[in-house]
Amino acid sequence: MTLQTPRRLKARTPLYHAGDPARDLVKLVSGVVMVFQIFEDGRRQVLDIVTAGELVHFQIEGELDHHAEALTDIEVISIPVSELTQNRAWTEFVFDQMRDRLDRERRHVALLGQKSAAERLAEFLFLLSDRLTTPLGDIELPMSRQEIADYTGLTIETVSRLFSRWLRERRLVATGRRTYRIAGCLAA
Amino acid sequence: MTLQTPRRLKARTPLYHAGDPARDLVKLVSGVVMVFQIFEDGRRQVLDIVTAGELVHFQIEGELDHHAEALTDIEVISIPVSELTQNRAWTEFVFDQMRDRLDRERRHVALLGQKSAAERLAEFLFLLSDRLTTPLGDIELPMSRQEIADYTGLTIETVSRLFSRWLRERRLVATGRRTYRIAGCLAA
DNA sequence: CGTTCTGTTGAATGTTTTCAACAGGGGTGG
DNA sequence: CCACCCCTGTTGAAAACATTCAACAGAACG
Repeated sequence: MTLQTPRRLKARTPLYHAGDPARDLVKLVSGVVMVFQIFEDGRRQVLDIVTAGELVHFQIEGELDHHAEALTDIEVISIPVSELTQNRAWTEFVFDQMRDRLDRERRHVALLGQKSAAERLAEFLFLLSDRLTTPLGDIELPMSRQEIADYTGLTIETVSRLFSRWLRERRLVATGRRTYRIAGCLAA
Repeated sequence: MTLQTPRRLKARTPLYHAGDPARDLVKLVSGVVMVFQIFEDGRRQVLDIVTAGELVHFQIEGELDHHAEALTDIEVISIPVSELTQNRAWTEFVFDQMRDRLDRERRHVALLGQKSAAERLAEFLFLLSDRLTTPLGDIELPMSRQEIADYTGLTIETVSRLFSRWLRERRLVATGRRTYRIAGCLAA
C-alpha cells in the first residue's frame, strides 16, 4: 500500500475518456464519479456511480472503453499494476471491488429490463441512498436530470414529471439544493 | 490445475438456485448455461449466457444470489477457493473472466437502457453470434421466445413479431430447428 | 441585468404492451 | 400408429405507457 499524495480534480471535469490508454487502476479517495458510455448517435448511457474508497475501472491493458467524470470535487490515487500482482492485500481488494461492481451492474440490468419508469427511478434513488447519504441521512444527488435520465434509460421529461409528482405528493422531500429525503412509498 | 472428471447435467436442468451456499467456483467445460434472477412478483431477468470455458459465477462466500440452468447438455467442474488464492494462473484466469463478464453486463445495460425493441433483439443476436456459432457459422439459439424476451426486457409477443418480420423479409434465415443465419440489416 | 442553460409542464404522437384467439409441434397414452 | 392434449409460438386489435414536440419558468452565470 504505497502512500502517495492524491490527484485532485474539480467538480464537472473529466477523469478520463474512452480511448485513453489503460495503465494503472484508479482509486477514488473522496468525492463522487460518474462512469458512462457515449454512442455514435450521441445517446449516452450512465453505467455507474462511484463513491469514495472504490475503484473506478478494472482495465489494465489496451484502451479504456468508457468515460469517467467527477460529479463533485474529487481526490484519486493511481495503483500501478505491479502492486496488484505482488501484494496479496491489493489482489483481494480488487477482487472484492469487481464483485461489488458486478453486483451493481446486475441490479442495473434488472432495473432497466423489468421495471416501469416509476419503478426505475425509485430503485435508482434507493440504490443511491446506500452510498450517497449526507450526515443527516438524506440523499445527496449531484446529478442533473439528464444524467438521471441517462442512468435510468428514460427521458429528461419523464424523470422531471416523476420528481414533480413525488414532491407534490410529499413522498419525496427536498431538504436542500440537491438533497432529498424519501418520505413515503415511491412505487406508484 | 487439478484434473477431475466433470459433472454432467442434462439440458433444461438447474445447475444451482439462488440461496444455495456459495462454495467453489464453477467452470463450464461444455454446453451453454443461462444465468438469471427471479423477482417476488414472478418477473424474470436473464442476466447472461455462459458458454464453454467460462466461469458461471464469482461468489465464494455467502449465498448465491441468482439461478443457473443448463440450456444444453453440459459438463462442469468445481474450482475450490484454495486453488484460487494459491495458484497464480487461476487468479489471472478469474480476473480475466470477471472482466469479460463486466464487459458483457455493461453492454447489456447499454442494450436495455438506450435501444428500441428492434435494436435490442438485433444486438442480442449479434452478441450471441460471437459465442454460439455452429461449425457452419450459424447462430445456435437454445433459448425459448420467453427466455429471449426476459433477456431483452421485452414481451414474448414483441420478440415473436420481430422474428416473424425479419424472417418474412429474409433478413434472417432459419437454417435449422433452432439455428439462424443473419442475412441482412436487422436495424429496422 | 440580460443571457443561457436547466428544469417543468401540457398536448399529441408513437411504440410496446396487454388481451385474446388461434396455429403448430412434440409427446403420451390408447 | 394415430388421436389427443398441452405447451410454445404467432397474429390481430385495443389499450397503456413513455416519448416527442413545444412553450415557458427559473436558476446560474457573466
